[in-house]
Amino acid sequence: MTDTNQRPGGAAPSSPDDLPTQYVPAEVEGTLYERWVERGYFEADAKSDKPPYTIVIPPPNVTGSLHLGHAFQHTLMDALTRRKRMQGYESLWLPGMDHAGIATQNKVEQQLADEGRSRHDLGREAFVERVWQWKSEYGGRILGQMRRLGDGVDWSRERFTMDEGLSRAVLTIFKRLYDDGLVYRAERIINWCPRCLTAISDIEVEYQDDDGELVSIRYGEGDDSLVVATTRAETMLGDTAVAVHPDDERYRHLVGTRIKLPLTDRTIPVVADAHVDPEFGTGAVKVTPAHDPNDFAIGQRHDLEALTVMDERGVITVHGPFQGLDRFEARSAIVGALREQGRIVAEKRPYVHSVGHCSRCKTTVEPRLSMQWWVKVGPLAKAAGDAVRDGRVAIHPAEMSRRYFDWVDNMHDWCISRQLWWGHRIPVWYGPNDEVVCVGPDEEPPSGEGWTQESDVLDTWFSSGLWPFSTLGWPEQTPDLAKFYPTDVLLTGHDIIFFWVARMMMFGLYAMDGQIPFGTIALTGLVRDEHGKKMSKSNPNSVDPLDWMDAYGADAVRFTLARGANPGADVPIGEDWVQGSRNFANKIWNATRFALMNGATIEGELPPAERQSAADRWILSRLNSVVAEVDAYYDDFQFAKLSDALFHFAWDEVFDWYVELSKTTFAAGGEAANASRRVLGEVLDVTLRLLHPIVPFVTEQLWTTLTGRESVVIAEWPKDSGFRDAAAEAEIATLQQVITEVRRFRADQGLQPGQRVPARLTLDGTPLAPHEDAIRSLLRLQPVEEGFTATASLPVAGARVELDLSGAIDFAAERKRLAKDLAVAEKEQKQANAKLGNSGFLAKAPEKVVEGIRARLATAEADIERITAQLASLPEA
RNA sequence: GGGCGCAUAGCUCAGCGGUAGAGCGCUGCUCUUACAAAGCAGAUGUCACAGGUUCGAAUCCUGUUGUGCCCA
Repeated sequence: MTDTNQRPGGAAPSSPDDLPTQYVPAEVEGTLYERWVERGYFEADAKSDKPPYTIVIPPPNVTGSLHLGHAFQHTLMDALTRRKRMQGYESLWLPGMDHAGIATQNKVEQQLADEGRSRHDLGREAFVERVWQWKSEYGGRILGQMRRLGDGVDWSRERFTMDEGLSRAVLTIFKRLYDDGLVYRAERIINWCPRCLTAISDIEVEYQDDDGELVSIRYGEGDDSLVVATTRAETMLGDTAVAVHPDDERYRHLVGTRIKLPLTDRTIPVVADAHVDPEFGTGAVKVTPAHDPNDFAIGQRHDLEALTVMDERGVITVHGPFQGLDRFEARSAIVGALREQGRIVAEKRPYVHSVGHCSRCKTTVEPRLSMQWWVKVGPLAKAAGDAVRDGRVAIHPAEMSRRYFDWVDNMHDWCISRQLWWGHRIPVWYGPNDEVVCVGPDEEPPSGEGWTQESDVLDTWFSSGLWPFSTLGWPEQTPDLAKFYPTDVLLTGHDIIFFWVARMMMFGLYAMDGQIPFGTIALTGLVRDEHGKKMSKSNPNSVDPLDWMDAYGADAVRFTLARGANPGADVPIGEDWVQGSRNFANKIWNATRFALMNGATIEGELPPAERQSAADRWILSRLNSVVAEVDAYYDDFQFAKLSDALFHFAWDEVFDWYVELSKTTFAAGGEAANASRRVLGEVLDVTLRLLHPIVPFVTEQLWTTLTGRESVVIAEWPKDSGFRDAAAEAEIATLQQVITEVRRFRADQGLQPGQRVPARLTLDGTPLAPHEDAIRSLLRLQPVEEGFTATASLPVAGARVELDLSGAIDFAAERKRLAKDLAVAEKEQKQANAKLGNSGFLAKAPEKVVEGIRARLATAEADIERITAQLASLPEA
């Protein structure tokens, strides 16, 4: 606990009277968050002596709003950075957004379309101005939502990929790559979106199985003809060859000849290419180098012409009857025309096959031959792979590494130019005599007649790839960069390995002279609904996390997500579960209220062990075990495990047992009560601190009230004191066993929970004598009086509880219960005997296991003896 | 077509060589002054199927079926 962590006068409630009987998140969350920000708890200091801990947020889109996937990952990143802050690190969680080139431009173009205008009416400069205006009005909705969630980010360091510093970083790296020969310009087949009118990268193409058609067409005449099959008949207008396998006897006579291309006046060559699969279809394929990547490759090998037959909107441009038709209209028109000519040999419809769609607008992607800028990824991807291979960067969970390697080791050159206006314009000028000049950030572009700048902009991920260091001030050598780079963890969904992770790795290693951008890549699964179905905006199962936060509080959403976070696995979430987490928050709330009402305190030293009760020693022993357990889980990104451990410790041990036992102690008063007040204060203090990174709001409210200190945000993270007390743990376990057994008897006998029953306790020979008051209180047992007659006698764990049920005992129920217990014990005995009678087991099983079985056998036999005696003592039915 | 993963209680998932677990749901009794958003007690599984390895398999291996994801 730091000395500075003192509450300023009257800033927070300080008495249990200020706590209502239910936790109402809406009443505290907003206030607490604003207070945290005002006090600067989340602002990192580059001049600090503390060791740094840094996470940069994977930048969300400026157009985006918070969905459950963000809420999930943010909860985990927040938990990591909050814990490290409490552990004494200079903890920085850096927020910001990317400019989302296509998505943002689409938004503004839509706005313009509503006004009956296009971006071309405005011109480039005015359009970009308009996008900035859009951003200031509508962009960044997610930032406000992050506050609702409680994200402890350093708002003073918020960055945007299009801001001045980051743009400078983009220009700097582009120039360096250009000078190193790692960016180049080339005409290639790229994925083109005929609606967005831009190139998109491979990973922006989503493949899905669509109903199409497979049409077999006869090319050529008579003996000199062959049949090709295609799903895209419209591209035949751009065919410049037919290819067959060189060893294919069926077509050998045609190789080297030219055949007639139907519907045109052209003839095309038949070429032999080993990449043709003779087994597939007819073994002959049409070749359209300008409209298919494989055909482009064939075209290169055989020096074929690449004939573009569509414009950028997918409209046929070839002179003739099909000119001006959209590509899909052209498809049916062309098939119709071929059918009339008797050239259709077969038609399969529907023919299900995989078709690429633009991830932004779902339009069918058109492979298109065009001039683009590329990053030569070879050496960059090699370095990115090696950094993981040689252990400098760890991937969690490790099983995901394979996917990372598969990607970086087989990466194609990266097309980075986009035919957009919103983005970083490529800093290349073309001169009147075909000069090409790349201009660095401090250089003057060439001026004069005939010089023009490249009109394309860079892929958004080009700038996102710089994020781990551009946000810290690079290319300037800033104090932030020195203090906080390399960052510690990049936490993101496994679906995003290719988008951010690989690019940040490549650029980080390249720009920072081989320094890794982050030490650990922590990959999460995807959030799904309560039936494991994928959530997406187009699905009705999509949930707005804000709705759940309104209904149950941010902590409830956070706890549910954290508790579902098994490494790498998908996280299902349903409203019932959020409700359950809300109930947990309320439980903590009320337990703390109870503690405050009974004078729990954190003031002063813990009472020495000899003045602690067994319950005190037991709960402190367990508390320290849990601290160690939680720490181990945190270090292994086991959020589900640590959340679950805290849930069960708090509820099942502290609230259900320690608090219940403390009621007896408090009622009795005296020194034991004082000791218990201090221990209860300690247990709650530590438990609240342990829970804080996951559920920051409720813990802040309760912890400040309990301790009278300033904030749990800046409290010290608990340390395992090393205290363990196995004897106390065993003693309380025995106590629990006795209480549970008698409660079960009461329930079997149909006694109402509150009904008082006279009972005689015989605790000799057990460690339970000091617990008699607690046992009587928890079991509603009255002292024996005149005329006490024990109608039931329960032996358990060496103790004996005799009850006077005034003859009302239900012997049949008791007999049934005992018979069932007996069957369990006998089964246990049988199994244990079978093992111990197996010589192979005795010879080969570890001693510890054999011991365990012997102990089980002993317990089972003792149970059998006890239960048999009990049964014998019951009167006949 | 290739690769990876998963099949455990009604649902969603842990466990991954030595007594089958959790949350929610379900059944019964309780408003016992921290909490009914709660308490107490209870029920529920040939751990997909078939082989194999082992003293011992939900757990390791092989195959089958079903299912999901990624890549082409």
